[in-house]
Amino acid sequence: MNSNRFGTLSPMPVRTRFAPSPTGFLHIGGARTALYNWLYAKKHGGEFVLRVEDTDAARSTDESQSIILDGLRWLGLEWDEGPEAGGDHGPYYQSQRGEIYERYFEKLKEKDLVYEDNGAVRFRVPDKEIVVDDQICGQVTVNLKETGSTRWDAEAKKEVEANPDIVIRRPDGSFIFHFVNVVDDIEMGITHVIRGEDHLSNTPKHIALYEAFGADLPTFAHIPLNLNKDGSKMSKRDQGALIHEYIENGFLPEAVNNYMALIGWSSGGDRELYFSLDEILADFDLSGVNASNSKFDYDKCKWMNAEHIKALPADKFKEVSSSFIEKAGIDPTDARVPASLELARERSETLADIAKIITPIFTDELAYDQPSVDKVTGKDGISTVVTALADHLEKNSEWKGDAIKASIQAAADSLGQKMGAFMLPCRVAATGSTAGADLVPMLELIGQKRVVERIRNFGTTFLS
RNA sequence: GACCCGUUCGUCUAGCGGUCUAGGACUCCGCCCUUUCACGGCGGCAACACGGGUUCGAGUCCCGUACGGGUCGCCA
Repeated sequence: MNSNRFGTLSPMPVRTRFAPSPTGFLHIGGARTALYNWLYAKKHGGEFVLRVEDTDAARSTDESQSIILDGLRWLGLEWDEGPEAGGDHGPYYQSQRGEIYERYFEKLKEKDLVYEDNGAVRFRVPDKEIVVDDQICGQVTVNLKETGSTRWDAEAKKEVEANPDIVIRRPDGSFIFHFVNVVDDIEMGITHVIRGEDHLSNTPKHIALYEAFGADLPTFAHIPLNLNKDGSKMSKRDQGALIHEYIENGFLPEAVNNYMALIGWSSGGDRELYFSLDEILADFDLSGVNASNSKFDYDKCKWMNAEHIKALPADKFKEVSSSFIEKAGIDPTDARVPASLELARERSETLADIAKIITPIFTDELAYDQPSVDKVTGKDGISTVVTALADHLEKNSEWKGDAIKASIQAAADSLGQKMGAFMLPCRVAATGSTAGADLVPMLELIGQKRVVERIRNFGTTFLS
C-alpha cells in the first residue's frame, strides 16, 4: 500500500479526488468541487482521482454515472485515476472495495473501538476536542462526545438524548459513508480533501477515524456553497443547476469553467475572463477561495458565455456550433454557413441562439413572429411598400451589400419615402421577425430570388 | 434547539490598519454609434448588517447582537 506516505524525504505528491455518488445528475456545485480539486492537483503537479461512491445500491444507476462522467469530460476535467482510466489504487467503485473495508473494520475491532448496537455497528468517538485545521475556514474545534450526546428531533422540535458514537456499519453488513470515505482517502493516498462546506461539520468524525486507523491527516479545505439568488439551496429544478443542461443549451465548457471558478474564488484582481483551464490554472490558489456562500447568477453566466463565443477562432466556432445548426435543420456544409455564423456571433449568448438567428437564411418556411408582423402590417400603404421592395430588389443586377442597399433606397425613392421606413418591412417580410442579424448581409446570404419570393409571399399572405 | 461557518452595491467580487469621497464585473437606466436588432463606446443608480471596543487612525483587528448558511441519519 502507500509506503510512500511514510519516511519519504521529498514532499508527498499532491493527490485530490472527486467522489460523486451516481444517484442523479452532475450538479453545478459538484462540478465546481471537481474543478477546484482538478485545479489544485494540476497546480501542484499532482494527480486528480475520480472515485464512484456507489454504496447505496438502491439509488445508484449506470445512467447517472454516465451523465456525471460525460459532464466531467465535457468540462475537460479528465481524471488521472478512476473509472475507465485505471490506476494503482483501484477499484474505484466503492461497491467493489468490500475486502478493503473489512480489513479496516478489523483494525477498529482489534482496538476495541467498535461495538454492536441493534445489529448495526458503532464507532466509539473520543471524548476530546478535535481540531479541524481547514485551509479556508480556519481552525474549527469540536468535541464529538459532547455535541453528539443530544440530537435535534425535527418533528418533536426538541433536543433528545442521543448516542454520540457514530454508526459505521448497517445491520446488513454494508458500510456507511463516513467510514468508506475515510478508508478510501487513506488507501488512495489522498493528500488534500477539497469539498463542499456542508461536510465541515462531518470532518471531526472523519478525523477521529483517521486517528483510530493511525493514518496521517490530509489537508482539508471546505469550499462555500452556491445558493440560488434568493438564498435557498440550489436543487436540480433550478435554472443553471445541471451541467448537462449547459451542454444542451449551447454553452461552451470553457465559459462554464470560467463562471464556476469565479463564483467563490478570485485571483485578487479584476480579471473576469479566463478562456481556458490553463489560464485559470495560472492564477488559481486556495487562498483566493472565499469563505462565504455565494448566489448563482444565470445572467452573468450567459454574459460570460457570450464573451467566450466572441473570442472563439472562426474554425473552432464553426466546429462547436455545428451540432446546433444541424439540430435546427441547417446543412453544416452549406457554403453560406461560415458567413452566417459570423453574422450571428456578436448577438448570441449561446450556440442555440446562433442557430435561431441564422435559421431564416436557410429555410423558406419562416416562422413569422406575430407581433413583428402586426407592427409592419399596421402601417398605412404597406402593400405598396412591399410591392415596391419586391420590384426593386428583383431588378437588382448585382446581389451584393451596397447594391442591395441601393435597391431598398430606390424603392423608397419611388414612393417618395425615407429608406428607414423600408428597412423594417423588408426585414419582417424576408426573415419573419423584427429582431435578427444585420439585414443587408442577411438578404445577401438568403439570395435574390428567395428574398423576392418571400417578400411577394408576405404580401399575399398578410396583406390581401 | 445545540454546535459549526459566514456577513462590502440586487448579484459575483477587489480590499489583507492610513492610498476608500470603497474599485471592477453582471443586471438596470441614460447618451453616442447604427436608416432595423444587436455589438461597441461613454455615463449613471447602487454596498462596508448593527452595537461596543483596540488604535493617532477600522471596510480591514477583537467582542457581542442580528441575519444567512451548514451539521446534528443505519443518505452521500
